[in-house]
Amino acid sequence: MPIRLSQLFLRTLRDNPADAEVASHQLLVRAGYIRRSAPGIYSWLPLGLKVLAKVEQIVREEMEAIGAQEVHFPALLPKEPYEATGRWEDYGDNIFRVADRRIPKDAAGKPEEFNYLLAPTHEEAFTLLVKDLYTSYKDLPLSIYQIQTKYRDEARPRAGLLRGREFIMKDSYSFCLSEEDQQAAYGAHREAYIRIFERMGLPVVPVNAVSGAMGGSASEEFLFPCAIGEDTFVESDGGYRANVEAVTTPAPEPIDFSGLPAAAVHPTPGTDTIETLVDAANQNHPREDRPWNAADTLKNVVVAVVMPDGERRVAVIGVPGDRDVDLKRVEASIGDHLGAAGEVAVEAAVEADLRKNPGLVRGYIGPGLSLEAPVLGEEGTTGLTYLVDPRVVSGSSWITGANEHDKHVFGLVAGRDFGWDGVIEAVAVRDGDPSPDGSGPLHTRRGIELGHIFHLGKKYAEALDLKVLDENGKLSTVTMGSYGLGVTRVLAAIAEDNNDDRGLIWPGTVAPADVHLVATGKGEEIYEAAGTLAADLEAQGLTVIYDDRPKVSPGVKFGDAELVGVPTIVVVGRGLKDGKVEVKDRRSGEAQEVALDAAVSTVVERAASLK
RNA sequence: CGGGAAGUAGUUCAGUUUGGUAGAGCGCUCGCUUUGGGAGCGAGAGGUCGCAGGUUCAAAUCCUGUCUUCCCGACCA
Repeated sequence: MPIRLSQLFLRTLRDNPADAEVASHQLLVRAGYIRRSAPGIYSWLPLGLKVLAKVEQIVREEMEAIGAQEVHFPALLPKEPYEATGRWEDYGDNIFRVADRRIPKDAAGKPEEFNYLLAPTHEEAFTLLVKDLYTSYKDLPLSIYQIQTKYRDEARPRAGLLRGREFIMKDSYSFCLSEEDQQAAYGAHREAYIRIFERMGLPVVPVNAVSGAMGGSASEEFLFPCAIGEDTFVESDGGYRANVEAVTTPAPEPIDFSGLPAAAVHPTPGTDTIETLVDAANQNHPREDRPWNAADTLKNVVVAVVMPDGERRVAVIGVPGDRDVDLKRVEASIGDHLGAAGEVAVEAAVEADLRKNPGLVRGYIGPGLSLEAPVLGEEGTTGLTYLVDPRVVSGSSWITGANEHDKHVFGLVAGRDFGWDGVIEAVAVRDGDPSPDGSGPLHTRRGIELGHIFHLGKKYAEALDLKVLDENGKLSTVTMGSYGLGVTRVLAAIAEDNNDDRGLIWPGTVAPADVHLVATGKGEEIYEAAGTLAADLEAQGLTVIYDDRPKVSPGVKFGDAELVGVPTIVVVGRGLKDGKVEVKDRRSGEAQEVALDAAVSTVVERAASLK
């Protein structure tokens, strides 16, 4: 049956809602697809559900095509498995925690603790189900998935469906015994994702990523490039792409330092910033070939690292003076250098951190004047772990602090005069930095993360003891992959990518209907002809939204059709007396007059070409 | 959690500076007219001005507190 606008639960809005900023949010609300229920939480109206079903169907088809099987878990889960994997803690305030009636209440009526959660993602549940049912290598490999509502208590939900606290996600998980099988499952998902986004007409790009709180080794994000995106990634002309957090810096070749002059300490009064230091260097110690600049200095940044057990440790990171340290990148890898047993938090050092380490002279910190007398580093007088940027290669020569107030050392050579405890990716990536694979300079872009695929390895299987008997009859731990895809976020991204000043313009593959049929004009015969046309189109397998509203002026009907965004608009009106109807392309606005008896075939053909 | 803005009708907003009858557009209801680009006329329904205190003869308006929402940042598969 056609969807009759006279009956449809729909109210389009002329004004943008006051709380909506981005196009997808404004239009999805205005066109009657969704309504806000609470911050970051949305209700779905009939038109919205139609599109949601289309998006889910495409995802299902591509998941089934790679042999994944659909299951469904509760959104409400007991906390124990999440405690076993550490994520009850790791997720912190980002999960909704729930107490059931068994939990005693305190005097104020508040539960003493929480024993359930609204799941932010389901690795634990899937792992336990497989453990429950499978015990043999013969059962593997296995890929299973669900399309399910997820909950995250985001600190700041925003942009409508793009970043909500309740959202729908497709999550799949692969279980394999061999690394090869796991690679194959990962590759299959990667290909499936590319097909999914192609079918939806979204120009999504896979980029190298870091795995964050999920754990595991390698991962890739599928980003939709878009100005309002929250993720920054880099791209080279040669095709390298990575999230800024995951970019690696190509280390320059070591330099032969045999001919370099010895380092010299100079007084540099009042130069506790890179800028004043560079000025002073050019003023008092100019070099012949070119002026000093910030990149000639070695900036030693003090950071505080909160270890998994709560211990606060201080470390120093040496980076070229023209670079900014990105604490998030530091956080991603510094734990390994410090031997941390889990996630660490990194923050800029505060006054108290410096006071505890009197060897650090603020503004004049340096690694020490010779290899025999190191100041920074675990072997140095401060004993503080000293990590350096990859650009600090053996033989590179620096101006840096002399660990005395108002003094710097010039020509301090890495590897000759100072050493370090490790190399770390610590600085923010900039436009123009070289690509690690040599494919040209990097450009930064913004994007929205629509999917993320992970090699999880054995983290979850080990924590929850998922083992099967292998071919030799021995228990062997299963290797896993996990693959998320934000269904509601994808829908919003499509809306974000397909609209104009009149409204939405859905791709044919996800539109709420194939045709939006507008009847306008006086006279019974118009509505009779339109009603018949709607039925004929449906008989050909198309879905039709039929605007049969009487007493609604043509302008309103055309406006609503354009706002709702079905790709093909058919108008039955004044042309009918000549036996003609109009077929309009929503995207281009182009219209053609078609004989009434040719309308069905024209529209069927058009709809097929849009799939 | 820091910074900013805003809470008045279903919705988008004015009114707050300078205290004095609760307003407009859109939407909604009824009647008549109108039907190819958000129609016209007439008659209506609809608000504890976020909440709580205070000042005042009188508070949407001034003061204090509080809650909420949105934006930027921090944070975030």
